[in-house]
Amino acid sequence: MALPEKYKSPYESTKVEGPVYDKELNSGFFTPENLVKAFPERYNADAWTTITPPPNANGRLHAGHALDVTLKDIIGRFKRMNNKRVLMLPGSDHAGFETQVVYEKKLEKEGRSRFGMDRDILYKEIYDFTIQNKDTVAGEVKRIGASYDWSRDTFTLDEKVVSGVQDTFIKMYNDGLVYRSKRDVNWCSKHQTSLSDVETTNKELVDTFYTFKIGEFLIGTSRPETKFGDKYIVVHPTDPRYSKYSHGDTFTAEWILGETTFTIIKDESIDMEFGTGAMTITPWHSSIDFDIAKKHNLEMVQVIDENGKLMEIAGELKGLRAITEGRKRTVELLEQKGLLVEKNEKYTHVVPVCYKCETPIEPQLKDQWFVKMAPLAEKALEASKKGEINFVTDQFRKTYEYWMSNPIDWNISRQIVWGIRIPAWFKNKGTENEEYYIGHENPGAEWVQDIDTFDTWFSSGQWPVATLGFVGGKDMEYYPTQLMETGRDLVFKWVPRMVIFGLYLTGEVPFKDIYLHGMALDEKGQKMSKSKGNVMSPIDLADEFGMDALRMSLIVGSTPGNDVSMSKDKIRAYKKFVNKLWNITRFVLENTEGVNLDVNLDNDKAKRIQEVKDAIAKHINEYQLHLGAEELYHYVWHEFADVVIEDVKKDLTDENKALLKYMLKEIVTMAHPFMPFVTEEIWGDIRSEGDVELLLVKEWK
RNA sequence: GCGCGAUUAGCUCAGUUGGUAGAGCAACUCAUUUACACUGAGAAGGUCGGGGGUUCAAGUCCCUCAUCGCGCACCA
Repeated sequence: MALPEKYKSPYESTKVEGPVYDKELNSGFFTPENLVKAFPERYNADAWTTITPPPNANGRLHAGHALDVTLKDIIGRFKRMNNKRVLMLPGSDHAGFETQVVYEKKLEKEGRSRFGMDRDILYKEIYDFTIQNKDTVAGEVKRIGASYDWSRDTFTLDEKVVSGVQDTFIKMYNDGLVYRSKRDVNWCSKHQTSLSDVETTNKELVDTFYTFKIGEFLIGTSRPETKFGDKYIVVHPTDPRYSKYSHGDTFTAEWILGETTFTIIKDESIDMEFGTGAMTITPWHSSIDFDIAKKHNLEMVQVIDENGKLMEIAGELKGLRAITEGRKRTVELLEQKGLLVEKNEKYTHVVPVCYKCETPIEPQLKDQWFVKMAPLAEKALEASKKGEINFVTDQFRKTYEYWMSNPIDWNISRQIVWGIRIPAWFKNKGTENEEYYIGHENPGAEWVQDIDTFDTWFSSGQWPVATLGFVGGKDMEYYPTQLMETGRDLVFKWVPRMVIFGLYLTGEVPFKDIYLHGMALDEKGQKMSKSKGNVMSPIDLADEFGMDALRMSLIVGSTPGNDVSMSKDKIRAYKKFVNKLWNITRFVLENTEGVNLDVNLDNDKAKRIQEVKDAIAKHINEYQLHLGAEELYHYVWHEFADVVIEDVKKDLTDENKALLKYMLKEIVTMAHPFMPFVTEEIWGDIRSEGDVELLLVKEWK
């Protein structure tokens, strides 16, 4: 066979990648059952499964996804070549709140708003938007080379997932692990929904800290505007300064709106060291205050409405935006009355804000569904302590265990349309005779379904079970899976929830190994963000340098759990490497035409390449992909190209030619997990009769 | 405040049971059409953040300090 024309010019990734992926995909070997069918002797034993974290179906892929997919795909391809019945299961997440926020921005641009829109119409619009993006995202994941089983592609809003997730809710309710309660929740006044603790973030603010006088008490606060309803003074039971008061004593004093009766409450949660050791409480708008109020059975009054505005109770200040104008006017009122004692304008504190819009969280008392976390977290903690979970990146075990040791009941109700409906039905909702019923079906004409949807993590937490068909499902033979590889930012958002649901539904931890990768940063080590303009699209980079080069650049020099800096220089370096391999192939093809000798493997060169392959295998098995990739790079370039070829060149005997060809086959074999496209392409030109058609399923050995 | 990570060549980073420092990029000197210029050969470049300890031996283990980054919790 003459040298194929394509080798006479440098490697052109754009011509190769699409067809190679199609060839692999169409072979059906991304589906494990087909491996068994084609090679029963190799694939009838162990399965190796990873459930891939579903990218949000609301935009394009970013560099972090490329790292995510590459890591998994390298391991998966390696395991497949090592005769594991590999199942890498892809999917997409409707990403409830996230997507709704994205869609709201789109609506805003169009001069529309979700408020007042018909629920079904809004849902349908977001659904169409998501489905469209979902396909774009899947297409981009494929470009990275993901050898995922797309026949099992799952969407969190697939009917079977939805009903399974609802089943779990019903089961948990029946087991006493879900309850309805009126409690302080994190309320975002912009997005008009409650949020879980992981959906808020902290923002440092420099505010003014005020000290006011109530009778003889000095009360410090950074939130005067919440003080309209305050009528309790809380002190520590053993505080000598207030020993003359007993719990329950009352007194009257001048306050914002006039003479007010205050009651003394003694509670141990007070820090005597802070300020004057006395505070007033606002139970409706502070969960700490709420806890105190609940304990002592105190009145709770709403001061700020769902839009963040002062309510009737604020008198003439009604309707003002609480934290801005409301605060200013409240202070003025108190100052006029001579009750303002001190202003510290440089008070630095941290306030929780909505992680999407940074609107300060205004706690509100709301009736919501909660998951009782303590019993679930206890088991998830135990699983880690007992070593049932192997953290490849062990530094995250502590974070995980800390989280599981300090569980907070989880609010799973969201006041948004985009999500899975909660299977709860109400009669006489909002009245004193309110009743609810938990179940899939509407129990009667006078009942209406809860309009809230589940927190997205309630469904994605069940992902490993959901994708495999839930308990009794046809794919549950793949459960528990081998690997969960995801971003380190999900160490407490997602990972513990999967463990919790996995244990709850099946009694088994859903995965054996957890590998948490770092974030993909720009070349200066900064986070990529649209506002900084330093976002690198993996697709654009692949168009410029080739996906194999991008994959290599993401792996080399990137250690598990640590962030990786991306730079075009680095990717360019591996583009050269890919081309080097291309030229090696050209040389071998040009010089080994018609040679068909058995190779004598009893020589240093053949032994050495086996040694390298074993080393790479060891590194991959230990999840040290960066070491494997580096080993590969150095062997191919600085040993095989620089030494072996130069050496053999001088003495091109038939034996040497056969050896060269053998070695190149070994090289593409061990390079394939890292660089699937170029290696698969080369394989098509160097494989002999009797070799498998696709490198994808070549035995590693 | 608590936790985690980082600090190694100009830049970005490797360095897996402790055994006299490595890569890519950049810069330098040669080679000049070679399978490959998306090249080859060579040289240069670091008291491994500071201090202390363990050890025959420390980039590596322990303690401590400093700086940077990330996460969590917070106090009315």
